[in-house]
Amino acid sequence: MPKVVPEYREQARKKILATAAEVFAQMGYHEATMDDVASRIGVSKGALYQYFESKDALFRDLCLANAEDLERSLRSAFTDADLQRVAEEYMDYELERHPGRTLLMFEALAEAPRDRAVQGRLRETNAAYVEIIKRFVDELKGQRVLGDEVDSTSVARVIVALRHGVLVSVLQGLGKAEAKKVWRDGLDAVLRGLVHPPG
Amino acid sequence: MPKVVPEYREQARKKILATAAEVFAQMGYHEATMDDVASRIGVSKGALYQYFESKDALFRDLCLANAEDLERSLRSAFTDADLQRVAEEYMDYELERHPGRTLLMFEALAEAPRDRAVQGRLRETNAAYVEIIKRFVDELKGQRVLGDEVDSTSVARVIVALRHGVLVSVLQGLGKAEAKKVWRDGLDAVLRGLVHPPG
Amino acid sequence: MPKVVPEYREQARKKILATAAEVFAQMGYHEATMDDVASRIGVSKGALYQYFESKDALFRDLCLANAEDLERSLRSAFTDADLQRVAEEYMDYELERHPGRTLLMFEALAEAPRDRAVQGRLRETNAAYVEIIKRFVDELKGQRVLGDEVDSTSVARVIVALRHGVLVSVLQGLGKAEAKKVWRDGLDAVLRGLVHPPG
Amino acid sequence: MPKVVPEYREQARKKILATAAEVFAQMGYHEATMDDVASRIGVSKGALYQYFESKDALFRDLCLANAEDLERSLRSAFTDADLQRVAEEYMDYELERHPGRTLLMFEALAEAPRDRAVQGRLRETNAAYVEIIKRFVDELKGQRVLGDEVDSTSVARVIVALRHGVLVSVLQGLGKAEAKKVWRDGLDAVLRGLVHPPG
DNA sequence: TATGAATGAGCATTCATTCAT
DNA sequence: GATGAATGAATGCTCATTCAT
Repeated sequence: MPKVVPEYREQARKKILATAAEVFAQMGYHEATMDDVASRIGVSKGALYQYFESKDALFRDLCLANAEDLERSLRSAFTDADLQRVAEEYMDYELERHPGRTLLMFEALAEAPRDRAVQGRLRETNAAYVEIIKRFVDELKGQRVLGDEVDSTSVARVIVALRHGVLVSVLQGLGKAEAKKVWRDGLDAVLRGLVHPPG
Repeated sequence: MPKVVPEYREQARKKILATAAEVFAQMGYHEATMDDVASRIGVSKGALYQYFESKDALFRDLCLANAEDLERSLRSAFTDADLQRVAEEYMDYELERHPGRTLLMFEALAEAPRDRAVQGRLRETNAAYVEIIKRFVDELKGQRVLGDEVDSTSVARVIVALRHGVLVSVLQGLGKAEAKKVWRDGLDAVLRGLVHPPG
Repeated sequence: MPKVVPEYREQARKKILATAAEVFAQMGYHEATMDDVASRIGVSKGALYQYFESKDALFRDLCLANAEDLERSLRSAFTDADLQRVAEEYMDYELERHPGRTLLMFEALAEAPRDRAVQGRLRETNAAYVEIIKRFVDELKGQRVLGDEVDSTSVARVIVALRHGVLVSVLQGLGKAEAKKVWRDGLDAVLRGLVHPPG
Repeated sequence: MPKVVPEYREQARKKILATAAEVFAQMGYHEATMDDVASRIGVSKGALYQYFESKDALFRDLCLANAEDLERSLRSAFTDADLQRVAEEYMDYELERHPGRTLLMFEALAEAPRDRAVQGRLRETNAAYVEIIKRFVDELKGQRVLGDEVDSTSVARVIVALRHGVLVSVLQGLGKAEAKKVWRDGLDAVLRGLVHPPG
């Protein structure tokens, strides 16, 4: 890590956050030690405390960053008009490129009931997910792909739940190919049941 | 805890398992100490070790028992003919009566990638879930509620994923009422998209 | 273990002592648990406490019995007139038949400085050894094999020390054959340097 | 304990080793706790673990260091030409100045059968002892003090065994003065039986 | 700022011993 | 007498956190 630069602190923080994400995802938050994180960066344990108050704070910040990241990727994914394609690409991304991130989400989830900050952020994140999907659904409504009577928030919540559930299924051992099919089928059902309702 | 009874050991084991489930669900596996579990029962720490080799083993056995329990309640719920009603009652049960159990599931989920036994059991459990729902769907097909072309395994997987996702949503702060609606809507979509197949 | 017999207690004690000797010799006093001893006999842990006040007391009694045993075998060995032959047979016995016993002696030795009773017994035992050998040497003097000027106590002490040292050497990895040679050579030196003093 | 010095770690290790030697010798390896060692140094328990992986590792390293130490003092003692004098001074040193060391040797001896590393080192140490004495005996042969037919390895082994045995005798309660006499007599016998062979 | 030695509270685990049956 | 469940004190070890350099 170079020194003296002004934005150096921010760089260092990010480096730590990124490494901690790796380490916590691989070893688990409780199993991983501050030393594990530090030595992976090639830095002394004490250095971490110059950027984060505690292991807990590091984890919290990590969850926040992770949530923002997730939110961002969701947001950038759901911009196109073709929900099916968009959703599929999104799940590809989620499953192939960031396996550890899901795990981290569950570490956080397990911690949440005992950590207000994480809890709050989780709630916000989930709301943001729903909002993103909702906007997408609204757009589809605007394009007359979906009927006006569709409750876009409800649909969005189902889709978000489906997303969570698929990821859980993968953690429980469902193969990635099958997981993608579940995701596809689920979306399909939700949309087929909504698109051009019979009559 | 009385003594000398032959099935006493089994009783004691169950008592410990039940208490540990409470304690771990409330405090979290890592935060809870063996002392917490022991004193909640009103027993000395050492006593626990006569029934479980280690805290880890206790947790593992707990996860297994929990999984069996979950499987059992799912199985006993999905016997009636009316999936909608059945599913709703099941989710009521899941959300109202056993809040800690869900948490425990996520503790286990977070631990799973580092514990083969838990991992294996999780996989089996998930497969069992799918199987239970699948049989239900097959029955609906037999009753001509669903068409023959429906892939019951796929449908079952979607429903199971939906269940997981709803529970995750709740952990993320979604209200129970909303969660139930998500579950209802999701099932509805899956079945509406399947029932009365167009034509 | 049969019951009701009057000398039963004594039998039981002996059984425990014998088993404890085995177990302690194999596993070491500190590593071995009362359970190890009990289950080797096929008896419950609690039963041991009907015969011995504590693990420590058991060990102490064991050391005493062991010392007596050692003394007895030494005594029965050193009766013949041929010291060389007698000594050799004795070492054979010591090395071949009772390897664990030596170990036990060192467990005791290590414990001795902190246990008066063991310490006392060790001292007595050593004195007894010296006495036995001394009597033997005196006999040889009576037979004019050794000169009158020989200090039989000193000789006896050297021989006893040699015995100890040979056993230590074996524990340190010296082969049994070599150990026997050391014993033979040592005795030889002691006697050659004493028998028929030059002139 | 000062800091930042480069060889500081080595110093600290030595300090711990030295203190542990004292504590283990006084209290016994099993009785002594890591806290005992730490607080004797005036350091926290945790500090010890920065230098030694475990109590066991500490003991092992201690045995090795002790063995080296013993070897060194033996080596530096047996350099002069007068074996009798040299041996006597050596035993003085052994008995007067390092009483705990002998004890430690027996702790190790009792542990050896269950610890390969200690076992190996013990074997090596014994071999080294024999080698040192052997060289000495060879020198005496070169000086025509001993005849060529003398098997110096055998003689060395006897002397080493005698050394061990004398120390055991002391642990068993033999007075130091008597012990020295045994050592002197034993050596005397070995040499008188070898020096100037009759004829 | 970075370092890493030291801290010290915390916890899992063991096991000799007890005692109700 | 025997049993073995329960006890509870003891202890090895970990690791987040601090702080002198």
